[in-house]
Amino acid sequence: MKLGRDFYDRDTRAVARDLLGKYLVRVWDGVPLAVRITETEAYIGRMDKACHAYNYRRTQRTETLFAPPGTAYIYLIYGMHHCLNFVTEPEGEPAAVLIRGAQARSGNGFLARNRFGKAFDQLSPYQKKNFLNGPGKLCRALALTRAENGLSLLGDTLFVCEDLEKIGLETPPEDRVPLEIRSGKRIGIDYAEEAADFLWRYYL
DNA sequence: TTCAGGATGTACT
DNA sequence: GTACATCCTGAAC
Repeated sequence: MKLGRDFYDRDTRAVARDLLGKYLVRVWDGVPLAVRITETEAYIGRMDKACHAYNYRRTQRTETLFAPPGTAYIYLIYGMHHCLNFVTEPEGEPAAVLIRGAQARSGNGFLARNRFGKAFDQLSPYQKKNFLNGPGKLCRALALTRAENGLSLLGDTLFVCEDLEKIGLETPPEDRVPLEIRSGKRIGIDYAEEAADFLWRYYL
């Protein structure tokens, strides 16, 4: 059950919350890489100084934020890392959910290769613990760059689904327990004045 | 486990 | 020219 346009065409904070526990699937080199989303943040241009498209600011970079809901917005940050977002709300409303963290569920070998250049079994405990707990790390592991900016999440190469059966896998029992959703201030946006205090970060 | 410092390129003023 | 929705390393504890 791939999430459709309607899922993304809602209030951004609701989408951010509802993405927790769901599976992000990236078909890379013919192989499905699947991760369970554990941390998200909402960004809403019409009212949020932390959003790249605050006050409907429209530039070459923010153009993707004005795309239809269910579009991937990927940008380069700090000169060397990429961040993956899902565009939300009706087309023309610049808003998105940043995917900040996840847990590996399938394709561990490829994820580890992309991220550290070695096999998953060769990773140190420290590397495993900090495998996908950051937006840049996630993009690195999933091989997502600006080349994928603007990609539709309704297609077959990058999408979100509720269970792993969709890609021929079993959903682990530990993923079936009720979600404990928390919220807090968003990370790394101290410059955003009053918006820095919005509790728009959601995590398990 | 925590912390400081550096890497790196682009978007925007 | 400045800031940035980050990550890694190495040193200190």
